Amino acid sequence: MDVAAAAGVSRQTVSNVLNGRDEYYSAATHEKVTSAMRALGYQPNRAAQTLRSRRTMQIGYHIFGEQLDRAQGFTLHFLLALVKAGSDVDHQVLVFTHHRDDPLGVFKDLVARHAVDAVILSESSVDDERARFLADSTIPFASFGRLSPDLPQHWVDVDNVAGMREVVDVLVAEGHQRFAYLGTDGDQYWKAERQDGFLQRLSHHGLRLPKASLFRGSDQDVRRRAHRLLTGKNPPSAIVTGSDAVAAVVLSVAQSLGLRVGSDVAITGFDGGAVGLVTEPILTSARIPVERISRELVARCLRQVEHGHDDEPGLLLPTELVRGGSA
Amino acid sequence: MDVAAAAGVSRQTVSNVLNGRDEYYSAATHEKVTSAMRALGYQPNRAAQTLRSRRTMQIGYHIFGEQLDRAQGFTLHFLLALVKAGSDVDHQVLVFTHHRDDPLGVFKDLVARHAVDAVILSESSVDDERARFLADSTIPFASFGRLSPDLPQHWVDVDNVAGMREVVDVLVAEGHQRFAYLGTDGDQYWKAERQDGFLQRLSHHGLRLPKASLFRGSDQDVRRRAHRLLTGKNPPSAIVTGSDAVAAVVLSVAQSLGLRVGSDVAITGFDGGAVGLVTEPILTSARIPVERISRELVARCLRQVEHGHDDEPGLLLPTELVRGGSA
DNA sequence: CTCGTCACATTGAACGTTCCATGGAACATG
DNA sequence: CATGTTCCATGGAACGTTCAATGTGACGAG
Repeated sequence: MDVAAAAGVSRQTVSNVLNGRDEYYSAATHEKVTSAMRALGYQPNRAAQTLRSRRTMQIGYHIFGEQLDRAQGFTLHFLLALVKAGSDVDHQVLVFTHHRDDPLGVFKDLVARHAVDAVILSESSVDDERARFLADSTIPFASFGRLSPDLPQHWVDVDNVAGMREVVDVLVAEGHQRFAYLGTDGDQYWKAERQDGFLQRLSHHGLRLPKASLFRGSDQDVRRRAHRLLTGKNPPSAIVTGSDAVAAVVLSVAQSLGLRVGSDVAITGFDGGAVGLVTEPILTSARIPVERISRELVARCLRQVEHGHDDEPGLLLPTELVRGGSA
Repeated sequence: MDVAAAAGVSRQTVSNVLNGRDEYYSAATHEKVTSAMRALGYQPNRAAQTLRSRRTMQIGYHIFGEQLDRAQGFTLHFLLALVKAGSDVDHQVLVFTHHRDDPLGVFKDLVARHAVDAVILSESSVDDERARFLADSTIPFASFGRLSPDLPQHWVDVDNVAGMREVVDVLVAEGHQRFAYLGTDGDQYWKAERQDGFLQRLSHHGLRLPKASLFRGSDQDVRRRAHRLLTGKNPPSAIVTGSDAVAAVVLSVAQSLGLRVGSDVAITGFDGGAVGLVTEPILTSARIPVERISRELVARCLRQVEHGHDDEPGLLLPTELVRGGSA
């Protein structure tokens, strides 16, 4: 360490300054050391720090390699937030996928080799295989998505029901009476929750939903259904959807029919990824607070790393209503 | 190293086996060591390896934090390929973004601190600020996207013109005569290339394009234009687009009008990300070979790391025509 | 028998940091 | 004046691997 020499102090003092152990050095020494660091453009060597302190300052983020769906836009949106949240606490994000033959091995490897301090999961199912494995291995982790009660509650999620409640309330306040709900198929719990949240709130307002006005399916099926609904007699005045991607599809259908979205018909999304921001009008949507979620996930990981455990319960965060021009 | 003890050999011998320096050990020793490693579940410590060998076995991937466009789907598609390409050569991918105040500092930091061996860029402009900086800093890097001739030619890209040629040829072979081209606005060179490639090939076939049938704009403007074209008199029988995302928009418009895509009208995309695979019918598209590109990018980085330089010229790869049902 | 060579294996040092125990000066306490 | 206490600073050791140099036994050649 030539910084030590340049500042005329010992290695250890430099280390102390670097790690902010301020009870161990005077203000004068601090100044000497920092200015020497600046002058030499000194950057501590990560590998050496990691080797000695057993902290990599890196967090792993697992992505599935098979995803072929529309959710990709949102996944990148989330990843970006994660990278920023990590960098705020001086951590970096290592992205990894599993191997076909040994889906879980990578996780153990990564930590055994001291490549990451903790792992973050997303697109988790309630009874997540990865989470179960990590919990058994005592590898620190946190999940974007609820976990079964018999698993450690290292998760953060959005309150889909509350989000839908807010969406419906806004639409009802604007005078809408005839609703429809469209979403993508699949048995993920959050898809069901969004639909259920919608239905619950609708009946709370004493409104009823025609059978044909509730549908989940592929993009194309949704498109067809939207077309049928909007061209049928007594069309819905508000179409609530389960995600921004679906809303974008519906929006396109409505506009193709010459409807002015926002006045002729209201359309709402859910998630607030990039998709809804490039439409015209911008989508009204229940935005998933990815920044906050990322921060909380990282915090959960770091607490486990530092204390060996984390007793914080799972965290359900509210969505933020984005009022675009589509409703 | 207790593996050494278990196998009854020295540290160095274990290290030699690990690094495959087979001229330094016998087959019998190899067997003893590997079985001891298996028995103990030994994983070499990355930090220690990095510290000593000065190789992190990690590659940085820079993403812009501001991207709000449709390209997100493709970006994740590419990232995934990159992660896999890296893992094939035992490297991991570290994702990072820049800070607002010092956009370039991160790059130097990352390497100075020995967090990554090299950096991969994407969404590069020809005269890329980041590439210029990295070239000056002698930090190994490679770019997905062409670089100016006065920069080191560490890039891989797709041949947009050739890709469009193939698309047009297929459509012409199927008997299409009335074409239209739709794309997104923006001054990226590849957007211009795809359009130009289309026009060139069209005139090669002696076909002409009505003025209104060539348009680039926002998603909504594209939607409107597609609608106008398809409902006008003498509508195009084939709509070529500059990306799968645009094609998806056009497809939706066509289907809303009750047209059967593939028979009534042909629609083609460009890039082959996930978007085109979830449509119905699947998009016919010039697929960008992300796997190959990733592999080449990683290879370019590793050559620079190992030899200190890489004289391989830039590489222009052909697209792969995916024949979906949309044309 | 001596020497050189080859194939394999070992040992000491080093990578750059932090942990741990200790040192010394200044200052208060009994 | 001896003793403790506080504040700041130091030096030796260690983290787990690879580098560089050296050792050893077998075998063949002179």
